[in-house]
Amino acid sequence: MPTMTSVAKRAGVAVSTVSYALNGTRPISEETRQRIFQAIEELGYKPHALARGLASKRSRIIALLFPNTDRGLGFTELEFVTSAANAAKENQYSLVLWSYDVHDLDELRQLTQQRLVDGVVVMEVHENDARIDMLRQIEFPFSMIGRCAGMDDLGYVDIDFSQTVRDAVDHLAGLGHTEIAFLNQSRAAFEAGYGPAVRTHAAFEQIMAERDHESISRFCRTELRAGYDAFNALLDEHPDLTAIVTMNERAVPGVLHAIHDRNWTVPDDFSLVVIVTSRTIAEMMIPPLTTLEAETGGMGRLGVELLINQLEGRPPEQLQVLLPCRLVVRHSTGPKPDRARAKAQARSG
Amino acid sequence: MPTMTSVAKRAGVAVSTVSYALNGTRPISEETRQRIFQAIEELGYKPHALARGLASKRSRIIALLFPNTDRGLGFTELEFVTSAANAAKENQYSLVLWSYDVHDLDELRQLTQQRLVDGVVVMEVHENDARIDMLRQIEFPFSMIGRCAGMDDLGYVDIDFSQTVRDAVDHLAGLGHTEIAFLNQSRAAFEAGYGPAVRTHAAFEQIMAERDHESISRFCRTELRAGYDAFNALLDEHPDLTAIVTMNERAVPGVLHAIHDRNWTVPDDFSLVVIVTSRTIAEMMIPPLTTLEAETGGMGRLGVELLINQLEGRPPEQLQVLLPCRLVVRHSTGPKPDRARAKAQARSG
DNA sequence: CTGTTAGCGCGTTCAT
DNA sequence: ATGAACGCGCTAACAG
Repeated sequence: MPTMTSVAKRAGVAVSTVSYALNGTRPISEETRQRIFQAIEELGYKPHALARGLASKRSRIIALLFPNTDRGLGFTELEFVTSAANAAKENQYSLVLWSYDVHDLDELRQLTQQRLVDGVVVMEVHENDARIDMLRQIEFPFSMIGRCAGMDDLGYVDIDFSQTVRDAVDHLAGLGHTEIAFLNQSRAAFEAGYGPAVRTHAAFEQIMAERDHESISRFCRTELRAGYDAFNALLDEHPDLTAIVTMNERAVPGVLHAIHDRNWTVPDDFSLVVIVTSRTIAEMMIPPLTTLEAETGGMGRLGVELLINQLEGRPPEQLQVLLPCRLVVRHSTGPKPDRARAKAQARSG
Repeated sequence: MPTMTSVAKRAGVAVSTVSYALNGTRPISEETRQRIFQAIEELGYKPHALARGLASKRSRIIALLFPNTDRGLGFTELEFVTSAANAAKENQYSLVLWSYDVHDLDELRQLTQQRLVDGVVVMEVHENDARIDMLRQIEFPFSMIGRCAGMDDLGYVDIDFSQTVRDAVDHLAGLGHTEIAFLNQSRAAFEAGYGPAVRTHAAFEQIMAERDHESISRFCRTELRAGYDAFNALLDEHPDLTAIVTMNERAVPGVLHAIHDRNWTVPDDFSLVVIVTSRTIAEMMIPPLTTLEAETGGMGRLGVELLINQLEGRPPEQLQVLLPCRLVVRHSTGPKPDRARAKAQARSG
């Protein structure tokens, strides 16, 4: 393997000159520059990443911290990951995937101490997040996907949940719906201060209050069966419900089944809008879902860029960015059904 | 930040002794061992990953190479990634995600030359894969998820496609189906030598030949609309078809729609089994799909373990492993329908 | 069993 | 505009 010394020899210059030529840290005469790069070319030289990192004290590696949850990552998260990897590469950084136990703060501390990575992008940030507190305290560079309390000076990228819920409700209201429920993620997530669950809940309450509607909402574990049960429970308590807004994509199939089992049809008898989800998911369902889609790709990318800007000492254009979701009307929402008429028809038919 | 030298000083020993104690490369008296670890504890020392890598010529970092396709990664791939990350960590390795343009061999060469990683796990290997050829030629350690031609001595983990297709057909045959078609992935993927597409196709042909049935198969792009069209084309040409086997999970919603648009019901009028997919996908559909599910988590894990064994000079238990898929009967398969009777009923009804 | 020391490959200060 | 030399933190001979 060619080293910098071999390049220097071949070009007839000192190693330091090669280094300067490579990093542009110092002016080099055009002539020697040529010779150096020619030697590099001929030898097929590539700087040794570790050596460079050791000397410069910057590894040009960043970590994407993702929680090693039992239920695994969702589809949405996958796009974070790939886009983050791409963004890192475009900035000549490598991205290591650091899955870890959320409760094990020590593991995170070790990551920061072994000096492998220059900074971390933290996913799934919670309202009061011990990890963030620690990172701040030891002054380790980081950016977040999600937000937490007291982060005025921290870089983050998140979804504009409030606006998203509003758009969902507006869409349904525009179709005449008034009895709308919000199907949240699990109570456990909510109580743990999981941002998306907390913010969507709050937003829904506020929006329904503004409209002088009753705010009906319910927690639901992120799985099919729970969705089925939650829907039935919701309709037992509120028979007039004609639409649901949810961010619980894993529960949706269950909801769909439950609707089906009532001999109802979506969207004729019930409307459903799923927020913060992806096209792939939406198109897999029958009928294809009306959604508010996050540009998740953008989030991973922004998270990484936020961190890298910080590492390079560049001031970011925006320290904190809230991404909107786009309404895509497919076939899970329709005009508010007239249940009374439908029943009468059924009786007479 | 504490360094090894500071630990040595505090423990009153030489740096090398600390190093040996840490790596177990040399016997250390219990007493000094104690002192050393105590000093480490007190100082909160953690070895500097880069320095260690530079000196030992082993970074303990491996890369997961995944193609940066336009359509993004599927659900199945996500589980690869997370399980790979976990497996790496359990072996004290870091996993960097290396997304790259499949056509750009040079990029891969650079990765290997910058000596950041000790080896790579290659995903989505093709029959004749230039990347593999290159890696072999430069003798860079790697393992594959998937297989390619001429790899008798290479480590890989793959799905047992042949058995999987057989299980799918057997299941349908057991329900009385005889007119069964295989809906493949895109012709482009097949012609590019994409292993799964090639092997499932071959397996299906062989199995149908064994059964003296006509082998009906069709390519289909991996998207909803293509699934819809493919199903209709298939039934135009073969009206007696009563079941489909497919590995094209993205096309499935289209197929389901097409069936629905004929006023047919799954599984009463048509059966569908989806192979090499995941529970999550299966449960998202209505009705929930009968599938052959791959243990994708296992694949990512095995891929990295294969590589790490190689790096550590351990002989692997198995160099090449073929993973079976598990049949999960849900509600997309049923007894072969009697179309003639159904039609007569419809006429008389 | 333990200490001394020479690298690993590159960045960077101090000369020139 | 260029060289020489030292140091980053650690591993691994070599030498007791």
